[in-house]
Amino acid sequence: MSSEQPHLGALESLVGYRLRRAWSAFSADFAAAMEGTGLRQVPLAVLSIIAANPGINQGATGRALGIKRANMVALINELVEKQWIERATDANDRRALTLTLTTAGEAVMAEALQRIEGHENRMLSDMQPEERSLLLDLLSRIERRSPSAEAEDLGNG
Amino acid sequence: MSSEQPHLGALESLVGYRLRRAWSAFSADFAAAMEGTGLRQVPLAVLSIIAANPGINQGATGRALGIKRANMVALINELVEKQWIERATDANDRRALTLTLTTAGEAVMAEALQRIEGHENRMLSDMQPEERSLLLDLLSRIERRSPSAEAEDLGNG
DNA sequence: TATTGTTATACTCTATAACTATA
DNA sequence: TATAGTTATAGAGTATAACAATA
Repeated sequence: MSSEQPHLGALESLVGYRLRRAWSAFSADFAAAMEGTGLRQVPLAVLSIIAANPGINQGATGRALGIKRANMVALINELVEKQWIERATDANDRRALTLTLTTAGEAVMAEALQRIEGHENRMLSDMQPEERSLLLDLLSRIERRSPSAEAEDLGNG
Repeated sequence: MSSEQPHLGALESLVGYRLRRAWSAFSADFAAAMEGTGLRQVPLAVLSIIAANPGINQGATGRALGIKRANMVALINELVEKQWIERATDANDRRALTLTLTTAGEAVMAEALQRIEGHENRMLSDMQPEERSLLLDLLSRIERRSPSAEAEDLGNG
């Protein structure tokens, strides 16, 4: 019965479909690689932004990652509760919260990055270094085509 | 203030991060492109599998796409209700359901594929044809690294 | 009047477990 | 005993709207 490895039809050559499957495979392996750290994809991305931009505020962090303001709250609460970041009111704008990594936050980032290195090497093990950096470049070029995330409070003109 | 385009830190060179962002951009544009058709990503993929394998059964369809049995039910119900597919009990195995596109299903597929062509051209408009097919190839090679989906009923050995 | 962060809430997607009917 | 499909349900993740405090 040929139906057990069925044809993909139109999906076969769609970049969107391949992107979805690749993303799904990456996600699953990422989650497995992070087991025991208490980190998930989005919180790790948030930590990475804060680590690279100490004192950045909550809104700018979310905007950098396409995360809506409303969804940042629980995310930041979680990281504060785990004592991986510190949150303080910005002296120059008392509405805003500035974020910085704690020492524990730096440690968990270091541990995560080590695991992620293994994870990416595993997922990309059949690629030459040049293929890998080409993939990175091609993917980066797609991002710019997205309609900027937070159109939230704007009229839908 | 340099914080308005903050550094990405470790994310910068992670394929997983770029994959996520590219995927997210693709998803948003896909949804916009499908507006009015009533089609979403997964239902379209299901239609594509059925179109390419007339009479395939529900389980095999799901397995081809990494969709769990339990989640196939509502998905197939939706496509049947929209009269895009027909569902019949398999004469050779009365537990199984065989699926085929209706004429309306073929029409909606044709319409969707036309829109998707525009969508993919838009998302990949800054790529040369060779870059585009290279991207497709690199993405396809990632999929194989995924731990096969349905480990559902098996012991976790 | 606009912006930062907050709360409450809803919707989609995916996951698990327990069931039935057939094999 | 195993497999195809089903039901019910829970958990992420992400979306919208309305609000308070500050600018």
